[in-house]
Amino acid sequence: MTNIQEIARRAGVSPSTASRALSGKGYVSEEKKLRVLEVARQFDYVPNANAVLLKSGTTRRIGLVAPSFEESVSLFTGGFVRAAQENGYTVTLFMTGFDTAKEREALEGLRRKQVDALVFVMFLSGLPTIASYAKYGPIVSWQRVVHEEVPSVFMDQYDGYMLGLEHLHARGYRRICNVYGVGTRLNTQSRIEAFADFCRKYDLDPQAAPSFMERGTTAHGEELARWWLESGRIPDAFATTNDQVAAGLVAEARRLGLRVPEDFAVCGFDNLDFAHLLDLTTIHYPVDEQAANAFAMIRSRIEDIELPLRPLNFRLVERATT
Amino acid sequence: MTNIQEIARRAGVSPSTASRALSGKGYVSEEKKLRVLEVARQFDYVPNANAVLLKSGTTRRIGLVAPSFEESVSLFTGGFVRAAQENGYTVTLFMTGFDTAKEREALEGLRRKQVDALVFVMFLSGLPTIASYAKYGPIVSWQRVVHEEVPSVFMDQYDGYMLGLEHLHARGYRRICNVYGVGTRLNTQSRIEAFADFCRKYDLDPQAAPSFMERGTTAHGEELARWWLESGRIPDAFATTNDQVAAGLVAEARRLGLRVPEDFAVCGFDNLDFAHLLDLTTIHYPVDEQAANAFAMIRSRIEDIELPLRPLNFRLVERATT
DNA sequence: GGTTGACCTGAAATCGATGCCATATCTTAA
DNA sequence: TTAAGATATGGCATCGATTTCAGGTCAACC
Repeated sequence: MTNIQEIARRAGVSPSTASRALSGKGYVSEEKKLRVLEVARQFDYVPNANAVLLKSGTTRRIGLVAPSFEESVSLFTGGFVRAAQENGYTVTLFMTGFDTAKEREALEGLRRKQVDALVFVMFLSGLPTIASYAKYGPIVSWQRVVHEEVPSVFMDQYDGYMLGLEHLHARGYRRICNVYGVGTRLNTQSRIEAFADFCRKYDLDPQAAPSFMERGTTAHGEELARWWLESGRIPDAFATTNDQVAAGLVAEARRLGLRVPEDFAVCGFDNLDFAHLLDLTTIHYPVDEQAANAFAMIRSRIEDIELPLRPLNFRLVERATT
Repeated sequence: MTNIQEIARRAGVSPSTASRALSGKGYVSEEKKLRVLEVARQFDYVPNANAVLLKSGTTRRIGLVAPSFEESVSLFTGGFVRAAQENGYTVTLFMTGFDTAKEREALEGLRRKQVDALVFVMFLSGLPTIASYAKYGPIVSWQRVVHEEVPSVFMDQYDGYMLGLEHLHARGYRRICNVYGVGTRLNTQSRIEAFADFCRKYDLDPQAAPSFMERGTTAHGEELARWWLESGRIPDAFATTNDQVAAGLVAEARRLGLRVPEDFAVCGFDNLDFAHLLDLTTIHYPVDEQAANAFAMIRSRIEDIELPLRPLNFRLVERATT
């Protein structure tokens, strides 16, 4: 309740002087400065954030939009929040739950200056819709997209996926089953390309084993293990879109009495915590650092400064499933 | 940039009338109302959130404070954000990373009205410190504490833990090793009590196997598996503080060639996603619903209304490790 | 015909902090 | 002695929306 006018009154100065004393900007005599500071301390004064924000026209707050906050998104969130806090920003969450209307609310939040910028872990509306809000503030996407106004902090999954394929090849596997993610994603396209190049390089038949495209869930992984048994045990290895699928695959295989990697090998993607628990060979995806890059990208646009992005690489994590 | 005065000017009315037209409160002639609405639409007007907030003195924003956002915290976060959004609130994250200074920043945020209320997943400072900020807005804790000003949405872990113990007993295990969490937590105290009562009930020796108190990590679980081998294989079952420990224990045991549950049984706690992957018997902890309750508690304090809390129960999830 | 109350409108105050501008004093240099 | 510059201070407008208040019209009712 104590505002700056009250502090000023009690210190016997004008609000302007009190403001200067408190902020340390402009001329104030040492004597009055001390008096104001003392009164402020005594009355436990803190400036009202909303008033400062209204005046400054900025919020130092960034909205993070995601369908949910589990698995790799929670890693991203953690990395992003850390980077933001280190630079005096706060992060507000918008959870869409795969609902376009909720996504729209986040965009409207940008428009009404609830937040200075938005970072999309993933979006559901069309890119044009998202981009049309870019005039209200910076928008950055994690999901890989190509658009002038909506930069993305993607890492080309080509390299990462190739790491896994090369590793499987080196281990002697030749009939690789690709478990891609959703087909419309650019990430998926990159992986398909990687596999094509891989087959060319080693002169392999791309059709030696079938491929799948589905949202990468544990349940799908489990299904794949059963499919392998029932459909003639054709693939000798699986390269998967993420660790969830790989984990489901490995777990169900073990339940069915199959042996990994003797019956078939599995290479995951992301290197989430549970990959270690299952001894899953996987590709480490530096989500944390990527989130920091996403923040740097946003900050450089808000503050109009150049900020370096950390170059990131995928890394093969060899464990027991290959 | 278009503000309400501009809309008013363009519609040929006063700002007051424009405000009334837009908010739908107070008297406005149908004709002017339509004119204002049309101009607003045409100029893509949205009210500036900060100005509204400054005027209303409230933010409809709640701060969520946690050391990190992984594992069960991400479940809590998701549940909390969902509940908040459904009621027109937004959630701002404060990540402490186990640093008291960061925690202080969150508390100061409450004081300067950056947020209307705070939810602590866990806190590091002393309870008196936390409570001293309660005068600036509602504070709710997930971690169980007993304090007039800082209510918590705890669930008595006594019941949950007992579920696990009873289950182990029914399966014939008699030398149970308790892997508690941090000893100072009330949750831990509840579990110790549960175990004492359990031993009394079945006339068991509480010292039949040793107990541990440590931060429940996967690494600690792995260590326990090795300890079991090296120290005489005394316990025939482990009841653990959370799924991380249990998972580490099971995974390392399997790596060491031990058989679970033949060599020893393991019962986890929380029922996180990966518990299913490892076929871990565990106690389901309804984190999601609890987060919703936490929100209801905060909301009832902010809006000064009575809101019912959903009664929640633990549930045994039998899988393959017992 | 006068009173009551519903309806309508705009001026101005308000929320709390900030910063420009005018004014004033004092020091230093030409 | 005067001009220029540094130092200090308060008044007032400003950010953008809301809300109170006062003033007004008009119809209905006794």
